[in-house]
Amino acid sequence: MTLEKLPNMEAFARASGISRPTVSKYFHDPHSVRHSTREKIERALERYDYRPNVYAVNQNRRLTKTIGVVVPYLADPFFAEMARNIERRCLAAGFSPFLFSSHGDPALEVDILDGLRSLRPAGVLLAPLGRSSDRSALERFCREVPTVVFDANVEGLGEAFVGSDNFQSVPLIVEYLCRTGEPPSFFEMTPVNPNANKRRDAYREAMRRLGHEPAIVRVDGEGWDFEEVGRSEGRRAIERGAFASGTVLCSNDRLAIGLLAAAYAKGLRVGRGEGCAMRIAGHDDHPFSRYTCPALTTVTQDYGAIADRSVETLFRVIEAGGELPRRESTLFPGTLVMRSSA
Amino acid sequence: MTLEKLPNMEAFARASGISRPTVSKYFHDPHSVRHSTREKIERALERYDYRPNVYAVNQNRRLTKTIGVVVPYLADPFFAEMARNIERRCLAAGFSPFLFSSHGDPALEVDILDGLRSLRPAGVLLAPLGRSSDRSALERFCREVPTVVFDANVEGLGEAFVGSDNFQSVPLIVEYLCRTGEPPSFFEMTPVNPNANKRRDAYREAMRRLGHEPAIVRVDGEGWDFEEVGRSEGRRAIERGAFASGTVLCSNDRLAIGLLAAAYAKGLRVGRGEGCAMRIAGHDDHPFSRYTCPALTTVTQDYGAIADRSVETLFRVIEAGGELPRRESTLFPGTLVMRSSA
DNA sequence: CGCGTCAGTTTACGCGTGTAAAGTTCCGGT
DNA sequence: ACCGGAACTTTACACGCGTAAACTGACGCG
Repeated sequence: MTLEKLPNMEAFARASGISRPTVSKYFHDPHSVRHSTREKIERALERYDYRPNVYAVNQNRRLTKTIGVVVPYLADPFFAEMARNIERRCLAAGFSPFLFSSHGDPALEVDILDGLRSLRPAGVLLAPLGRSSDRSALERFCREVPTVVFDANVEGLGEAFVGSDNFQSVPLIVEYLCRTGEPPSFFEMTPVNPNANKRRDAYREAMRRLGHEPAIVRVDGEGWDFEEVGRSEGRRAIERGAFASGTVLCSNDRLAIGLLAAAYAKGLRVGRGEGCAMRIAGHDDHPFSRYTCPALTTVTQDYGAIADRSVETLFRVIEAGGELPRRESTLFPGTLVMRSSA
Repeated sequence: MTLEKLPNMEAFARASGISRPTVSKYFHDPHSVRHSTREKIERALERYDYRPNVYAVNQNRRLTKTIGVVVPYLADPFFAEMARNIERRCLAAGFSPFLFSSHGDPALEVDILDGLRSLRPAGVLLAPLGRSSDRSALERFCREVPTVVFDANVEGLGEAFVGSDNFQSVPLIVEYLCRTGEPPSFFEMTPVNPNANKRRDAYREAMRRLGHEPAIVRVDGEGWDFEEVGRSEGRRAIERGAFASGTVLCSNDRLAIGLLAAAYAKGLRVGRGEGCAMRIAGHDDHPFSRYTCPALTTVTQDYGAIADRSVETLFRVIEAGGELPRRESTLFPGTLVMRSSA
């Protein structure tokens, strides 16, 4: 049984016995019309196949019901998971989320923002590429579209930032590692965003506070292929004895996964038991980290909380007309996830 | 330096000294106007900030320049990688890709398709959820919107299907495993889509052809959390001695990653060398498979080729007015990826 | 010189909806 | 029964652009 398709609101209004302006009001907000007329419309909605034309609607609305979601790299399950949480919240609130990935490419990030701007979204949730982003382009965008930045902070950008508190989470795992064995070296690649820098600084502070000398191993690496960098450069670091101790804290889980592969290839047993040559820890509690061999000890980022708060903040911004009295910044604490790699 | 913003094409046409209809033609196809006028317009484009209103444009065009991309589960890097390739092609061809993930939820898949329908996209690339999809809803959608199905075939759905040839790829790895050691058992979970069924059948055929008795271990599992199923159910399968031999071919890499973790937890050494208790192989060459410990032996799916062909086919469908003389089906062969797990 | 052609012009209408204004009907409360 | 206001009606215009029709001017060509 296929319903009769109506071409426009005019026809649908006739079919439901209600005037077009009232039908228009109904679609804007079903509760804004009298109960009896609402029922008439919804009965017609069951008999006929009609949906308001998106383009005609948005042409006349000041602000649309669309929300842009921009992440730097969708092939990273961390962002995929984040996007999933965000989409869910938006849908629940009656908005249509549109998801975009910069795929690690700053030019694409700008293109996406340009395209997004012309969609006139009610708001945008942006996880910027970070260091390589075209800052002025982002700023221009944020001046026009209510934006909440998440994951990687760019100071002053957007109406608010939501992320995790590296200066809380990194010491957490540094202390754990020191308490249970040798103090860790810190393994990082050329930072792609401020988080990477903060984590290194947090590591250094934490080590000093505990009376240890920080030992940072930075390797070259471009792009977002972290696992590959972790493995190839990790292997070279192991071979040249770059790590001060057998314990290595990685800047993030993906790097740790690569280093784990390097250690395995070198025949080094990883873990905290007897006969283990290395301990490797990460940061983020990446969706795959629990399935590495050995399972990765790490620090969680509270995906759900970050997603929730980001969306909730964006809605507040939208309701406030696009601006907040002052830029907000929310940092969520991490919690230690002890598994068997360290 | 911020450019003066013009509100509509009228104003922009005045500013560039060209009539509005001609400017409209230019935006439709820059090469359709004389070289000299094109230069005038592009000079104005540099002096002023103007972009045609997306909604007004799409309201009047019969077919828009948007392409919908729907995948079943974006947190699976396989689909993320696929989406990346597809987006790139669409952008290069002047289309705007919009990406959606069903997140494993059939109801959401239908919602997405409903929303997509009202965007009147030029075409849609759909990787259906599979078994759990609401088939009649998908069919209704495909009748209205030119659609190319990829990854998981649903017979008769859409104008074309592009995927990989399980009946070529599975025998490839079955033969390899038999040639280099014990014949494999097949490890699968409750099939989520036709691919899973085909792989099992292909395994069975290949084994028989080689003169071995197929040994299929099917475990329960719902949803798309394959690694978790692979680990928890894999562990139980190992414990109850469900695998006929020490060699296990998994229905896909994600399941294999879980099984790898289970084997590790049980203290079973995996690989093809001396002292190894198990060989584990997968299927798909998942982006993370090269970083498992040991690195996973598997069969590639040619991501690039599948993405390319899908997009290319969709463009052909669009140019042909939305229909192909008859449904096309393209299957790409896989190639063996020998790593150290089997 | 006259002709056809091509690319641009002006003019005008249509798309489907939001929304304002003015008039009408409905409904609940005294 | 009456009254006031809410909710509906009709009417009309606006949004920004696609596009068709009819016209203009420049150009090359036989």
